[in-house]
This record gives sequence, C-alpha cells and structure tokens, in this order.
Amino acid sequence: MVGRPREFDIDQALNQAMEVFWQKGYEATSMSDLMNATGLHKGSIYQTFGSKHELFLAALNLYLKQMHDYKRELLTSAATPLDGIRAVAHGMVDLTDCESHPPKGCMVINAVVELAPHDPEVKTILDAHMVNMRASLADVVQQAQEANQIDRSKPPELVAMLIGTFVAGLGTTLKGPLTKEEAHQLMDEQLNAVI
Amino acid sequence: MVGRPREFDIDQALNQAMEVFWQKGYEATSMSDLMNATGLHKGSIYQTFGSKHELFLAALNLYLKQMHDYKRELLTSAATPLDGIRAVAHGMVDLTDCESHPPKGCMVINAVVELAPHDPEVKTILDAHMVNMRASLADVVQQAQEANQIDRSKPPELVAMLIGTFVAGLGTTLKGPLTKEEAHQLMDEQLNAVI
DNA sequence: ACTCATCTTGACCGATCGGTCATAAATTAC
DNA sequence: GTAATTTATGACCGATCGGTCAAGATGAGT
Repeated sequence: MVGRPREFDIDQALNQAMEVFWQKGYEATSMSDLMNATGLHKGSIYQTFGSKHELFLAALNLYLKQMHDYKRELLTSAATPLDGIRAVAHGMVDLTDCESHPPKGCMVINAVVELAPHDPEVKTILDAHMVNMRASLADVVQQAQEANQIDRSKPPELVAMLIGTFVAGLGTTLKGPLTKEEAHQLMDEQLNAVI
Repeated sequence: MVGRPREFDIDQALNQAMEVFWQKGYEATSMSDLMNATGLHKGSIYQTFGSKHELFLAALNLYLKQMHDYKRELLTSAATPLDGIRAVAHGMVDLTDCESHPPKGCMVINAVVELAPHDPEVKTILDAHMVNMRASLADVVQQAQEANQIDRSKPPELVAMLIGTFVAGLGTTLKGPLTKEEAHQLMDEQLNAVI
C-alpha cells in the first residue's frame, strides 16, 4: 500500500463507535462523542466511514454479526435441541447490558425503537435480522419437537415468536429496575410456559 | 384574569406536542417541529411549558394518564377477573400504534428505551408507572386465581411480569412487519401459555 | 532524492439547535 | 381614557450540529 499508513485500527475504532451508539443511541451521539470514543480526528472518521449515518450502519452490522456468531456458537455447542433453545433464549438475555451505568440494553431493540420507523435502511437491516433470528429459533424448536423433547402442539414459528417477543420485552424491561438474574428467572418461566 | 387572553388551548397544544414526541422521540424532535405541530410561536411554548424537557415531561405524563384511565375503565367494565386480565393485556396492545406511517409504537416503551438510562426524571416517572401497571395486573390475576378461573400455581406477580414483559416486547415488535391482528393473536397465545 | 498516494490536522462552513428578550397587541381594573 | 397585566411575535443569542477542505506529515515506489 502506497501513501501514509493509517495510525489506528479500523476494527477497534468501529468497536468503540459501536459502544457509544449502543449506549446513547443515534441522535444523542454527536461527532465529538465519536471523536472522544475513538480517539480519532473528525476528518479521519469521515474519510474512513463516510458519514455519521454510514458509521452507525457499520456499527449496527458489527453488533448484528457478533449476535449472529454468538447464537451459532450456542446452537452448535448445545447437546440437544432443547438445550439449544434454552441456550439461545438465555444468550439473548446475556447480550442485553443492564450492568453498565447507565445500562445500554440491546442495541437491536434500541435501534428498532429509535430508528426503524424513520430510517428505511436501518429498518431493512433490522427486519431481516429479526426474521433470521426467529427462523433459527423456529428451526431448533422444530428439532426439539421431532425429538419429543417438548410439546408438539404449537407450530415452531409460533413458539419462536413467543420467545422472541419475550426477549424483546426483556430488552426494554432491563432498562428499569430488574437484575440480570431476575431476567433469567423470568426467561425460565417463559420457556416453561410456552414449550 | 387580567391581561391579554391566551389564544390557544393548552390541553390541545399539549396533545399535539405529545403526538410529535410519541412519533419522533425526544432528541429527534426540534422546537420547530413542536411549533409546527402546535401552531404556537416558540415564545408561547416557553412561556407556557418552560422548556423542551418540561414540555416532554408534561406530554409523557399526559400519555401515562390516558393509559391509566383506559386501564381502569377496562378493569371496571370487565365482567370477571379473567375478562379483566384479557381486556388489559389486549388494551395495552391496542394503545401501541402500528398503523400510522411511520408507526409510533408505545410512548412508554419509546421513552424507556431512548431516555430512561440517561434522564433521571424520566426514569423515575417510568419506573413508577411500570410498577403501578404490574401491580394492577397482579391484583386482577390474584382475583382470577381466587375465583378459580385460572391456574393457581404461579404467584400473581410472576404472571403479571410474564404478561407485562410480553406486552413490552410487542411494543417493539410492532415497529417491524407485524399487524395489530397478529399481535392480538400472539397475545392470546401468550395468555393461554401463562395462565 | 524525488514523486505520489494516503493519512492527519485544524480551521472553517452554513444550518440548526434550544432558548431569550424587547416590543406590540389585547384585555381588565380603575 | 389610562394604567396595569398578560400574551403574541419576530429578531436575536451563543453553542453546537454534521460535514468539508487545504495544508502538512508520512510513508512506499522509483
């Protein structure tokens, strides 16, 4: 590569930008917030990522990729389909931050609520992600049904929606006075109720 | 009252401001948005409501009051405790707007996600509201249990949390591709699962 | 050593942000 | 009619917004 070498790590900067967007949301995050978080000069950010909006999309996609990879890891390392259901459900709760101060919650939920209605690009990305997550969950639910590990009376897609919607609810409830331990207990109760 | 009479209706202006905050959130709503929505001059808004933040608090409290009144009406007109549970659960779904373009969702969920972590006043108000809603729901769940209308194995507070968390989840899920009818079907399934 | 491509930096841009204020207009009290 | 009080209005405020750009710095290729 010819020219002056870049003095920072793009992935590291993107991770730091993601943290800020995750914590503060899109509108409330200013360029100077992003400069402070990444340690980069404004010009470097624009040169590398194009705009605040493109940087947000990149940060969101990074978050989604981490979520996706984590989910796959949980599913592949689960001994049985039922374990897979439990692992994914509780894993999604674990990805929801409620221990930072202030709590960051789940970046997907945050983005759905703040941006999806007004930002077509974000909405497209998030809709696809939700469909994908539900499909993965429905898959493993179907496997658990076929293995006679759980009740077979509900369609797998319905069970996936019941669990997914509950996870989304925890993503907002965890911004109030609810500990992660209580959230996991609630998740257990929800799983016992729907499968 | 001495002096020039006010030329607008405060309640009407507050309702219009509430609509804008509900639709766009706090940060994305500018004073000029509020001026357009209310038809008021900037000075009148400040004279009447004090600041953008105070106006938001007033709008949020108005929303909470409408929610509270609606919930009470549903509960008092329900024939049985079980009907009350169903009415409140589905009523909360009905209050979630998914038919406007763009959908506004539930202002409580929107405010929890966007503001609660960073705005102590908003968090205090919303925490109290969530506690209140869960307590009302737990009350009627307990009544339904005592009337032997529903399963008595779960503590009423737990059932209220399972339903309330699911409602919160629908509040975000309804910003994606989900119709109100589907949301009510899901709510029915959730109720069948937990009670 | 010199060119060229790239990155870094700070100055700078117009627009918009939330908010203030002096003045004009409208009403009641006297 | 006039004084007192309140509201309505537009001009104005400093700060910050997201974004641009030219100049300097730093390397690789020749």
